[in-house]
Amino acid sequence: MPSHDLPQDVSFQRQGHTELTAPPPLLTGEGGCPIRDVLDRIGDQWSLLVLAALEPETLRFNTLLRRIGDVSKQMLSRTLRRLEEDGFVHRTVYPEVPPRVEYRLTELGRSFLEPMRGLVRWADRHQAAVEAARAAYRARIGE
Amino acid sequence: MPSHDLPQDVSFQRQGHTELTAPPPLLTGEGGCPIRDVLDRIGDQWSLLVLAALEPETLRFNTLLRRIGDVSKQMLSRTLRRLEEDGFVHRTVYPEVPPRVEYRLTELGRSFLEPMRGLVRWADRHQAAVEAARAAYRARIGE
DNA sequence: ACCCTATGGTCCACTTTGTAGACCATTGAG
DNA sequence: CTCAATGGTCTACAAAGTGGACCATAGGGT
Repeated sequence: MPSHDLPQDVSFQRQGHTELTAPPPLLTGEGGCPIRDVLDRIGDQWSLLVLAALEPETLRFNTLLRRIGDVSKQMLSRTLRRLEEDGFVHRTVYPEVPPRVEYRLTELGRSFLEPMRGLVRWADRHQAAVEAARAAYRARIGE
Repeated sequence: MPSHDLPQDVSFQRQGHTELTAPPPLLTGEGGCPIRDVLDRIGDQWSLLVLAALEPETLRFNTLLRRIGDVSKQMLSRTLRRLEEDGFVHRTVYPEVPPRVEYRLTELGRSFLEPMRGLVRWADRHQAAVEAARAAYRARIGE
């Protein structure tokens, strides 16, 4: 049990209310929480990776499997079906033998990747800061 | 299916370096896959919700628990520790009885929520399209 | 004096979720 | 005649998450 911080500056921590210019509420209590909406769609382990993989090119099932590398067939299958269901991905079956199935992004799926770039840019820019925070944490507690 | 001379795609894999394969436009990062970086940090079920809950105000453990609603104590605890470790959240313990522990966003954590707003805006704007896609899917297949 | 509540967690048994690998039908290549 | 390759599904098994009990302590009510 790590003993974290002690109270440093109590008076400083008391926050008033955010009554005036309340920034856009990300977490809404009752009906339709936007963050939940996003999470329900792409909050699992694989959806984002699949979308990212399909971004530059249409891919077949097994290629996708190998491209991502550490996803199981079952999960890839399930993920693709959900993405198709939600309209992010289009599935084309060619009735050949052996079967050929191609997955490509829809316009909706493609449009989703746009705001994603913001997050990626963030990760890129703040990677060092996160590393530093981890090191500080280890020094403070893990050690 | 072990080592084969298959076209080994390493570009999306964990620590893979993307020097050989042409890096997909989404992956502008130079070393490691930025999408994985993001996912490793906030790709779980609860991190985003916790960050969103802490966005307007500092909160105590049990308040956070109730505010989110459907998270278990264990997962909230684990999530908070990871967020603290990564420098998204600051934890302050007041040695009172009963104990008081407050969680607040750091600057890093707050900066992260900014690109998140892009995603939320997307979800808001395309919610109808997703619903339509679902309906179409059900009509086509679920029948 | 005695209960009840409240704190921030951890621990345990149980359930849900994900994984690895076998399996399917089919065809072309060797 | 065997073997690989296709897109999946199915089935054991392993990993992750859940709900509730539990802890030490103090204050309030009766």
